[in-house]
Amino acid sequence: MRIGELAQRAGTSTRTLRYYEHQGLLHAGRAANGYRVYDDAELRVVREIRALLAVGFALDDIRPFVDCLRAGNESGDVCPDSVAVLRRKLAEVDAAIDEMTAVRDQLRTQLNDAINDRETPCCAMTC
Amino acid sequence: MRIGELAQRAGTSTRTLRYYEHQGLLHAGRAANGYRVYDDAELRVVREIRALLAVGFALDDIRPFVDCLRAGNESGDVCPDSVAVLRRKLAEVDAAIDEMTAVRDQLRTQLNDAINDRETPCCAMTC
DNA sequence: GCTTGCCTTGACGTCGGCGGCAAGGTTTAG
DNA sequence: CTAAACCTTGCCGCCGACGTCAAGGCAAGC
Repeated sequence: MRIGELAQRAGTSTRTLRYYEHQGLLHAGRAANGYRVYDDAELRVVREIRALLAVGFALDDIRPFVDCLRAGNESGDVCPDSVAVLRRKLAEVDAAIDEMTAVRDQLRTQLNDAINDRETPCCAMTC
Repeated sequence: MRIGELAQRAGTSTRTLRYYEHQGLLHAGRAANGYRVYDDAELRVVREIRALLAVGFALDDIRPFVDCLRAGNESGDVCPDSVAVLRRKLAEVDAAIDEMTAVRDQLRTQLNDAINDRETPCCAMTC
C-alpha cells in the first residue's frame, strides 16, 4: 500500500501521513523507487491517531497508544502509559468543563444585567 | 499618563497596550517627543478588554464593548452589538460544554474498558 | 513521445495574543 | 558627563496540526 491509498482509506491527506511519520508515530518501508510502502497494520495506527485527535489529544499524548498497538495489543488503550494519559486527559477535561461552566454562568449574568440596564433608561426616556 | 504607567495600573505590559492600539481598540495621543499619552478613560478600556479576554473573547469580539464604553455608557455591555456578541458567545460556550461533556463520557468509557480488558488477560496468565 | 497521475523532499503560511530583541531617541537624577 | 530608566518602531519567535506550493522523479496508458 502506498501513501495515497493509505490516505484515502484512512480518510485523510498524504501530507498528514508524512507529518505523522515525521513525528515518529507512523512507520513506512520504502520501495525500490523511494516510494513509501505501508502494511495493513498502519491503517489501524492511523485510525487510532485520528480517533484520539478527534477526542482532543495532542500527538505527543497519542504516542503511547500507538506504541501499545504496535506491541500487539488489540486496543491501544490497555497499556499502563496509555491509561495514565487517559486519566490525565480526563482530569483536564473535567477541569475545562468546570471552567467553561463558570464562564457560562458569568456570561448569563452579564447578559441579564446588560438587558436590564438597557431597558431602564430606554423606558425612562421613551415612556 | 504614559504607556508604562498605564500598563502597570492595568496589570499588563506595554507590548500588550501597543498591540491593542494596533488592533484599533486603544486610543493614544502623542506628546511633543512622540511618547504615547493616555487619559484616564483608557484605563477602563484596558480593563474591559482584559476582563473579556479572560472570559474567552477574541479581540475582534471585544471591539463593540470598547466602542460602547467610548460612547459614554457606564458598562460596555449595554449596546446592541455587545449584547449580540454576548449571546453568540454564550451559545458557543454552551455548545463547547456539550462537546466536552460528550468527550468526558467517552474518555470514562474508554478508561473503564481499558482497565477491564487489561485485567482479564493479565489474570488469565498470572493467576 | 506525451500526458496524466502518482510519488519525493523542502520550505513557507496559517491563527492569536502577545514575548523578546535590536537599535535607537528622551529625560532625569547624581 | 554619564548612567538609568523611560520611550519609539520594527521584526522574528511561539504553539500545533497540518495546507499549499515548488520543483522535480517515476509509472502506465495511448
